[in-house]
Amino acid sequence: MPELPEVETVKNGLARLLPGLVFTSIDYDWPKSFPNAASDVEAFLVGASVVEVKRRAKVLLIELSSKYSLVIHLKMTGQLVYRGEQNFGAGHPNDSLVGKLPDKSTRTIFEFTNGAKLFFNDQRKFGWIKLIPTAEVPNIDFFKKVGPEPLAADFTWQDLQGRLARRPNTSIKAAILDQSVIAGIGNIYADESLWAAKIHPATLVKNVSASKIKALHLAIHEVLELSIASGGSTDRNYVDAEGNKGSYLKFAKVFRRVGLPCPRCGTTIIKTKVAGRGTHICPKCQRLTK
DNA sequence: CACTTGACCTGTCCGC
DNA sequence: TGCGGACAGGTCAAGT
Repeated sequence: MPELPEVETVKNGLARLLPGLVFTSIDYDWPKSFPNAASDVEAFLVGASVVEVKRRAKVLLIELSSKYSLVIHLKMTGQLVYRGEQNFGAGHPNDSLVGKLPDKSTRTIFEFTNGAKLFFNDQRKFGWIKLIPTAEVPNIDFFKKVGPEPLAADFTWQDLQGRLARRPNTSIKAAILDQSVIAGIGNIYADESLWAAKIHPATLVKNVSASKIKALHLAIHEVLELSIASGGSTDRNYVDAEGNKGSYLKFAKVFRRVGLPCPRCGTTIIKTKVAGRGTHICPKCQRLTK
């Protein structure tokens, strides 16, 4: 589910809601979703307060006063939904969704001294939460190899070109989905960015010209920024930290638009498979060059 | 080594 | 309606 814009939106919500709150308890039913031992929870979570909420790539970081952090990956279907006085109560519009929690996909529940709760829901059980020392966060395997943030001011198109050059014989789509090349892009924004840059997703990286890479760099910026401004994409079950859906798919040009006209040339959008993933393209705008 | 394919899970949708 | 298979926004391990 969540790619960079969705995780950024969840982060922004949690950063408004959580700092200062103190954990009282945690409840979990699926060990893979929260692998820490109960002794870790007692020592480093219960009684600790939230200091700061951050995002790196598609990972959420909740820094605690205990010098430990909750490191969270939502993977395909993870949700992190807060329920407090702000968004819960008789007649509140969100009660239809937030009020039903916990539900059958709730894996972990965090409770705070003010009575608020944070629900980690994950239908497919791919996501995880780990409680680890804040100082060790940069050393986890994922962060050791993850690539740069695409929206960082100092991430230039030449940087993208240089990192793509490490994967010359794979498709451009597989390359930008590779989190060690560039962080945060998933299937939706890969398809949207490649359409905007007029690149066929199956084009081998070595056959993508410098001018196309420059266009792709710009496209990634524009697509991700529009999505963040829209609160992300809700295709199936993504919601933000207060249970609200994102509206980016209203602006999507190819993703989930099979059979509809390309907004640029009118050609019918088709769906194919590239890099093992469902892939949406305009067959006229995005030509496969050898 | 570079690259691709399965596995991890549950739920939904589509064709027979 | 029921049933089987394909598919779903991510990442690893294992395979070629």
